[in-house]
Amino acid sequence: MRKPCCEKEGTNKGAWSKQEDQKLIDYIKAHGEGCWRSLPKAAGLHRCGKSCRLRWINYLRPDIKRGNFEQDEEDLIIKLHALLGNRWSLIAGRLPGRTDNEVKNYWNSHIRKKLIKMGIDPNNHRLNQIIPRPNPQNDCVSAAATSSGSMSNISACTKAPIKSSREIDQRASQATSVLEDETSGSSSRDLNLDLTIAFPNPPLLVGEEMQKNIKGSFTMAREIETNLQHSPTLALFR
DNA sequence: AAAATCTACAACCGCACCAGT
DNA sequence: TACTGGTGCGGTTGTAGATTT
Repeated sequence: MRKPCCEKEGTNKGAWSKQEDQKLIDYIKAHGEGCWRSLPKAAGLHRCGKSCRLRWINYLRPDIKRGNFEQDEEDLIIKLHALLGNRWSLIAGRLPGRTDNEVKNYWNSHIRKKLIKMGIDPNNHRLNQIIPRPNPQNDCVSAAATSSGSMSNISACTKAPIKSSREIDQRASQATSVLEDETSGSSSRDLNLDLTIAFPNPPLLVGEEMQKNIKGSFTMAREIETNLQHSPTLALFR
């Protein structure tokens, strides 16, 4: 039987106090990150190591960018989610100063609902059939789907108000895709995205490690190529 | 003004992965 | 090769504050 990551008894849970934050900051400033398991004891914190790590990474790290997401950040998140799915850490890696937790929360509380309102299934980035077909007076979907710009105009495009998040979820679960054939067929040929993957701060690699990394890049590129064939939201960024 | 409901986000939990033995 | 411990990740929960009824 595997030991739990930390002793449950005697450890604090829930919101962090100012004093706890300060202790953690002071300790990491003095000793650096690493060995989260032993850190709480060494820093005089009655917390689980995992909890300390999370607090540091998501909140206390000095390079964290707080505050609202910019429009371009939001666009990038949607774009990357269409390519990578729920790999929040990968997505956050492309947004300087943002954490995976923050990106995940923002997706769930803002972007997801926005996409649903537009009639786009946030899970697979496909258009849902419950949204009225394009017509001159209620043309949100077609406007978005054919736009050559970004997602910036999405909010102006919600003509039929949806009252609650519950309704949004309900609509999402009821909806089925109508464009599967289109997206897997001819329309996917129109996608012309730059698939270059830039790895942040690439380390100097030698020999085996470099080969491993290259192999990984190809795997990811292949995966992205597959996703592309099914993600109409990507067309929004052309 | 009070109660009910919703929203945003910090934090927790369990699992998977990886390196060391 | 199997096992173990440490760490990271994604899903989920809890809750304070805001908004609506």
